[in-house]
Amino acid sequence: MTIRQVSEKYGISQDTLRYYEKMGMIPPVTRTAGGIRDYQESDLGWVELAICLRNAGMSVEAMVEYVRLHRQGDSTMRARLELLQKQRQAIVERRERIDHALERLDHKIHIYEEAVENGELTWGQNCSKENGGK
Amino acid sequence: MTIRQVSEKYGISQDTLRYYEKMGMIPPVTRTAGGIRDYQESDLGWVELAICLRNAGMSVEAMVEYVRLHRQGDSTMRARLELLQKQRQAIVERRERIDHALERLDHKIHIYEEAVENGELTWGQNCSKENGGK
DNA sequence: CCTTGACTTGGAGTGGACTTAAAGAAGTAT
DNA sequence: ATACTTCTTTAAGTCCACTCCAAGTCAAGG
Repeated sequence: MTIRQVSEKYGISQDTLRYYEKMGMIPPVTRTAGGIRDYQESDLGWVELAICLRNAGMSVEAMVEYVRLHRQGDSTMRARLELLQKQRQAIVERRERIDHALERLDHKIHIYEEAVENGELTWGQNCSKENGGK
Repeated sequence: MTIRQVSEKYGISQDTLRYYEKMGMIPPVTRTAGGIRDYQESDLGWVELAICLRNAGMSVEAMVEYVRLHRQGDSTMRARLELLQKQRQAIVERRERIDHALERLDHKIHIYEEAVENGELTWGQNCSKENGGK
């Protein structure tokens, strides 16, 4: 699979794919005799993982470290496990913050919906209180 | 409340608080006669809202727009409601991506835990398959 | 052989969100 | 009053994660 096809498959730019590889976020991609990237299944697996974890806000740096350990073989398994657990924790915290914001936003939206329905004017003095929830 | 106290209360730097205000992410903060920031309850409400929504990944730009509308009064209520709904949607999508990554991460962690328990070596050939679990 | 177009590289540029620096004014302790 | 701390401002700097560019290479069609 060419870089163009991979780029289209995952909706990510070719530049970004090259960037991921250059940084070491994924191991070196398989090449043709002429040196052109020819993504194999395993390469795609890494690309998918990278996209997935980046989507969750994991840093490039952490991914690079994970790949570095991975390439050093079985002896780094424990270290990799710890890295993943730590990242998991960070992601869980991110989700908690998102949930918190969503609750707040939903509350606000609810108030606005009522206000808009009731003629947009029944709110006046409350307006200054803004963000009163909780 | 001084900027220092607010900074400590929310674990955010004084610089960031001034930055938020300068950008218009929060309305102008109350000042003393000498021009020094003296945060009132309502100012704190805005700060909290800003921190909360930034934590969820909402952009500075969107918050600025919201505040801008808010300061224009009741006539912008519908526009604000739409803005909030749109942001809500974006945040929900962010959470979905996070959930997806968490599932994947948990699967991976599970595999690593087993491998580490079983003596760190029972994995060998599987290693190349990496990320196989959908 | 020559052109076209997709690929290669290294390196510079961009955008968002802070963060730091520099210079000066105001409130507080002695 | 003098010194110290904490505030003020504007402007420049930093960090991250891309994103774009210039110059060059390679395979296929005419």
